[in-house]
Amino acid sequence: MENREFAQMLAETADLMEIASEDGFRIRSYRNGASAIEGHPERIEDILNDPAGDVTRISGIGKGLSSVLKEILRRGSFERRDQLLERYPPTALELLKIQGLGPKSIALIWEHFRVSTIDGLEQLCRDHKLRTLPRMGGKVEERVLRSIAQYRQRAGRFLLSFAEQTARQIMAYLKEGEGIERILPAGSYRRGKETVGDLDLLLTGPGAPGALDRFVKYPAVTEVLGHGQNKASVRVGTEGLQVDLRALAEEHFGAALQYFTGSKEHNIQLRNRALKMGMTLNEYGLFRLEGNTQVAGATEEGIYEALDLEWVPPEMRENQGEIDLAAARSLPKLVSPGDMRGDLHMHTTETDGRGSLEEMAEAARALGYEYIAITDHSKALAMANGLDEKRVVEFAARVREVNARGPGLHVFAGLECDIRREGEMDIEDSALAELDFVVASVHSYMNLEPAEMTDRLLRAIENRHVRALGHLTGRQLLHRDGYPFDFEKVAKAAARRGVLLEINASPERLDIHAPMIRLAKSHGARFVISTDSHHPKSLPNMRFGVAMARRGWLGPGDIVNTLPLVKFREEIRLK
DNA sequence: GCCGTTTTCGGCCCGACTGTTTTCAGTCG
Repeated sequence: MENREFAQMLAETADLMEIASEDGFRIRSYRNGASAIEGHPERIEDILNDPAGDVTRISGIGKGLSSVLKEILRRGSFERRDQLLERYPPTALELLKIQGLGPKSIALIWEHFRVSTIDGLEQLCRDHKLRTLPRMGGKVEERVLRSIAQYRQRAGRFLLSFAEQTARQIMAYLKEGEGIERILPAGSYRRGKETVGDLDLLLTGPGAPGALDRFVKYPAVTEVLGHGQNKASVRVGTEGLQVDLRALAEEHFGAALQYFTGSKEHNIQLRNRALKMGMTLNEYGLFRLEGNTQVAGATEEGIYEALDLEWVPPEMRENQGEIDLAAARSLPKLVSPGDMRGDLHMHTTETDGRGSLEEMAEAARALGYEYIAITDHSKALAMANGLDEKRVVEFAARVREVNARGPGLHVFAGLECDIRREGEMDIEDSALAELDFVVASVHSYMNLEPAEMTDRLLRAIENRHVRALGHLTGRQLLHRDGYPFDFEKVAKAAARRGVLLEINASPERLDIHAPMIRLAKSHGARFVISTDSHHPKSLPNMRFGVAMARRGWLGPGDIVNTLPLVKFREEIRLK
């Protein structure tokens, strides 16, 4: 059993406890325990099976949760969870994902109407029955209906990071089999899309038939959707991500990789081009129309070459003009993870991070970075224990002390400063002036009129201490859309003022996204890719931000934190 | 339920908004 599964069971139970109005602190302990387990480097199962092991050594796991974990390992559930599931159906958990509907309302709806499904809830709203409950009215019904519509749009999609984790685990499992030569992911995951609908894996080698048999027996498989000679399809985990595995002959591998990587629109253009050149392209290869002889197919590069194109990086294959550039041999050289030399947005235990200043610096050093900026929250984020002016200055001094001790990389003193409702900074200029790197971000009042939000952001850019705009649209993938505003206007102003646009690499955000990046670049904007890490383990999330930058066609020259330290300082005018 | 101690129990991030009320519960971040 994987740590993620233990963690999920605790988190789910916490949700049920919330619906049951249990003690809030106990609920929080379950949630803390879940996140401690998820972030723990060793396997919980191994610790539990080791006679000398002791899970209570993990901070956040005490006696109670320790015995809960043992029970989960033994029989796949535990008593409190079973009891709660007798009271509330598991579908009630899904209702928590409806924005604006919380545990109290869910319990109330269940007790009055015995409704615990999204469809049932929708019907209650349409029949105007929700308003018969205390503190519910017409506006609540409307809002719930809107939230349901949004939720349905997102259902069945998964975060890029989740797809990656699943892909890596399954590929590692399959590689243990005999006679596997190559196994690669294709599809929207390979294109680095921020969310994916399903996962496509391609495999070649003499052991391919056996690999398909092995695949459908993968322990996390919950449903086998199909299992033939060349392809098997399964659902994995409680989340139900669909994974397709295709076994291919070596001579078709490149063609299949190209075909299944997509995008569909990119492939249509490619096939048209092939036809014009007297060839046809399909998942088996590129063939001459006359005589049906194979021109290419073993490698992707061979296919693009035979079509007189440069090989197009998967992240660019969205039919946004990349084929013309490839024909002109003028594709941009994209940034890659190895180009990154620093990370300029992260949190520590000083506010809501889970790693100390020193731990974050050490983790960044271990990644080979030359510099980082510590950017904890400002006071408007009271729940995150945000810094006021006094603490900003004191903490900056501490950061500089740590830096002076030579931690193996340069540590800049920064701040993620909240942008207040009217666009003013949450911290006085005199305190901001003490800092090296101020990221300005919106965390509140996200429902302003677009024009108001635009003005707010424009005003933030005017502050001379602001170096970057953090997670600019405020979106949270699969959770909520970004707030509307005039992005082009803001990007232009940022370019003019030399304020960097952050590409937030947190897998839940990936903000800003490709179309915005390209638009901003066309106006001369420059960028920084940062992880917004709240834990040392999150620093490697940089790769997701890099994927987003690649989808936005950025090269290392567009991104300031690819610069060596000396150049970086010059670039952002730091001493 | 966890933690840390004052070593056996008290503290645990909390302010703001919304829609419903007529003083506040529920939700969010």
